[in-house]
Amino acid sequence: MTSMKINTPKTRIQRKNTQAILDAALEVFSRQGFRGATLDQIATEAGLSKPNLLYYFPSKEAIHVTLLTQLMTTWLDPLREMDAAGDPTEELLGYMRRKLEMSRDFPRESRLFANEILQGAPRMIGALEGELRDLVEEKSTVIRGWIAAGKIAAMDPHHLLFSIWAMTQHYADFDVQVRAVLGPGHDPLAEAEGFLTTLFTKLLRPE
Amino acid sequence: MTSMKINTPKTRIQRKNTQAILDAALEVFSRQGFRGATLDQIATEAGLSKPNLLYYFPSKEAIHVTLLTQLMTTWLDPLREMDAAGDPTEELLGYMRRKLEMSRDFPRESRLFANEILQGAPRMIGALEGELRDLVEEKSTVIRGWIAAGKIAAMDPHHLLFSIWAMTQHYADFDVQVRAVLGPGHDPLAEAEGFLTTLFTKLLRPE
DNA sequence: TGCTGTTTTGACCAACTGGTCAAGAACACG
DNA sequence: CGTGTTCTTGACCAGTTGGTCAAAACAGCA
Repeated sequence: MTSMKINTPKTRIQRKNTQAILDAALEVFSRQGFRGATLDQIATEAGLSKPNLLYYFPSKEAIHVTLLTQLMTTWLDPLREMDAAGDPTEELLGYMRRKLEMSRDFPRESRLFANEILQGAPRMIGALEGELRDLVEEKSTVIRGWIAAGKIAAMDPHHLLFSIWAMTQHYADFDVQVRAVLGPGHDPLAEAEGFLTTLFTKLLRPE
Repeated sequence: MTSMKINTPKTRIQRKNTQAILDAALEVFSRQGFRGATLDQIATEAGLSKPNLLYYFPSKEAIHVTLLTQLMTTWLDPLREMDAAGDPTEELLGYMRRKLEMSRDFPRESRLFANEILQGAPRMIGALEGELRDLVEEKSTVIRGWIAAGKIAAMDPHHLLFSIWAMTQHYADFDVQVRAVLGPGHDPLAEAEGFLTTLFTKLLRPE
């Protein structure tokens, strides 16, 4: 019972390798999906041998689940930050911008999420019907309050949130298509910010 | 040289089985992506044996390419239909509605497309930079004309199209998430039509 | 009915997959 | 240093994968 270091379970080397593995796995899973990804690809990407991967994680699935769990938290943070006491339009536009920043800064996470949902969310359906649903319900109530107060135009809060998700994540998930259509010499995310600000401003404006 | 039936290369049975294979493959590829899908899954889904699949198609990749090629045509049709001579707002709303109908009627095709793009569009990048880009350029010119004529509000035509794609395809690709958030007793696509009609009406309205 | 071309399949293969294991290499620390 | 612990790896395994092939089953037609 002496010196149980439960709160310091990781050595330097463990932290470094665990991180390298998760980073490599994010890269591979986000492109290939769970089934399409192989431990060899992840190991190579991480600069480790395959048995070494399995020294740090018990299975391929464990790596995937770890990524998905981490993702769920950071994914919902921008919505959590939306403040019921703030200016409605600014809060919603701010949320949209934070989501757009995430598409710019964490496109792999966005693709990982998209891949999981496309496959029917086998490892995430619980979180979707739990955490996510609860948070959306909470924020929907806030939005309905703003509508009732005449601060923003009347609309279904669910579909308002869907539209923010769809449009911001599109620039991460469909990046290849966006760039193919625009051709070189464009900064899609920068252009999107202006466009989406206008779009949501018009949508939200009362009357 | 007698009786070269070049224009009737398929017997009844060939047509039936080829179709069953493509249908099964669409189901599997659209969920698992190219790498994640297996010939066994496709064969089982199609009610055929694996060697029998390979009697009709030379390889897994050939099935995938066939699906992608067919998809590209039907995928672009709704945009092609947009008429430069029609009423601008009605044309754009009509395009949005046709895309939404495709999300309702062909969700597997939508997911197949999404999967391909997520993976970096390895087998489609040519079509994106060719056909798609050309069509978008053509329609962008039309939209710019409508803007110049004061028929709709000023905005970047590219991002307008992106926003239509993002919001309509979201209801097919993220169907699981949408339903998890809304809970039972909803018809997401029906609700979306009303929401998106309002959204795009406000966005397009001049002034 | 028998014949010819089409369709179907069981058996098979080499490459790949996720995962194991025992033994060795590197490390921390007294 | 020595020694116990942590870390790494080559060799290996059973199951899966895309794909082949020869032979069998079948369809259509004379």
